[in-house]
Amino acid sequence: MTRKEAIRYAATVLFAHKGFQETTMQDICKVTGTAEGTIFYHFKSKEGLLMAILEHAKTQILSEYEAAFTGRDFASGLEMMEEAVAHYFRLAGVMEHEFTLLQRQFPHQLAEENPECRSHLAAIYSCLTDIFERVVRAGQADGSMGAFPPRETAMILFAMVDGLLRLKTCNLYDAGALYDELIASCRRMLAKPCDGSC
Amino acid sequence: MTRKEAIRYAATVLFAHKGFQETTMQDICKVTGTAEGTIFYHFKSKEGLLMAILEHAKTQILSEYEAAFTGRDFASGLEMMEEAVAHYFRLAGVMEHEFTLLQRQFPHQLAEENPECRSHLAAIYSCLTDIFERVVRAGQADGSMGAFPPRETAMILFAMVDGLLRLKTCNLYDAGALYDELIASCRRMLAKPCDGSC
DNA sequence: AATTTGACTGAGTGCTCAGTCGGTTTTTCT
DNA sequence: AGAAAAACCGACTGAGCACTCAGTCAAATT
Repeated sequence: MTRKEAIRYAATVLFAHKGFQETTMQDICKVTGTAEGTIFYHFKSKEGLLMAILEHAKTQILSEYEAAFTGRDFASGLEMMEEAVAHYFRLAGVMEHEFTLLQRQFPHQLAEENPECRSHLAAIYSCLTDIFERVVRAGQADGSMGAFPPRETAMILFAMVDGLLRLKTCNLYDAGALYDELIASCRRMLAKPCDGSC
Repeated sequence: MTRKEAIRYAATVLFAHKGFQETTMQDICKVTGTAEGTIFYHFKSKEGLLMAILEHAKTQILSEYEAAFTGRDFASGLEMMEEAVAHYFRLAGVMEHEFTLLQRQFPHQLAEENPECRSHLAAIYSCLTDIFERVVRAGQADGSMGAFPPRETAMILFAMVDGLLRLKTCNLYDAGALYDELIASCRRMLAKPCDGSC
């Protein structure tokens, strides 16, 4: 790991857990054992450092999803849904700090005035939500899911999974403990309703 | 509205939308038209001001839920669920700034070291989640809902509604546009599954 | 009328922090 | 080996910040 990568990684962890404003450049120095000047040699400013983090997260998330969903086929839309949720949880574990950072408001706030930031976030979120939309469309195509509006249903799915992870971030509940129940809930929510004969 | 209330209100709006660290005492002065000393006359510190905001939010949320759910009875658990979700959305509209503030991490972070803060947040969140748990238990009692674990199901419901509101906070999607679809999804998720004859 | 009290003021204080800069070390190239 | 380039260092700077304090003013009390 190069010095630059070490700095970016340390900043990711600190920004995610302490916040952007709340983290000082000296904090990052202490963790990485570098001098302050070194950080500014590699990144043009504190905000530039955050941009590098977001860009890296974007690249990683997009390629992870690429790897997990291209060229694969699933027994049914419901199976694909299960895989999409599982993959979300898996990613949130592997890229723990990046996901925690994305759950904070400061990136979204910065996005309002910084087009580069806006573009990174948009790429990440459309990747995450598009998968759920594809899931719903696939389920409807193979008849395993009811005829619900795909985009809206996808957003609700996304809100569910993301909301659950937020419970963990805020120390309100252990998201992992709800995983099985979440999958079961999603299945009931999405499955084609029976035809009324019962 | 007294001077003190005006300061608390202005701080609520600013903390919610700019963040705690990101808001300066001078920002609050500008909005309220007071001198800096005045704020410290009414509140012992910036953190004390945040505590006052949380205490006020707690009181308001608890009494709103009290008013909405005590002494009422519902046609079925599913109806009660609908009312619980509707009430959550209604509250999030009426107390917009307080809810936005609660969606930020700084209160949860402060809660880790400040017992007063922890107690306010715990009161607010148990109020919000307990309602959903009561909903599930009521639905199971009257036979309108399946035999799902009440606490876990309540947490998933909560994550859904809260996650949806977060989409709005982060400018990702208009939560209101998903309201009808959310209710329908929750009904499918919670309704007793048919007996297999179809 | 005199005194006390509570609300309010804003210049001042000491500290923290992002970012700079002149200089040193390490690496790479010839 | 010597020169050039890249990486690194850390004391310094100037701006911004939470909080203080000595004092003003108006209403309430005696």
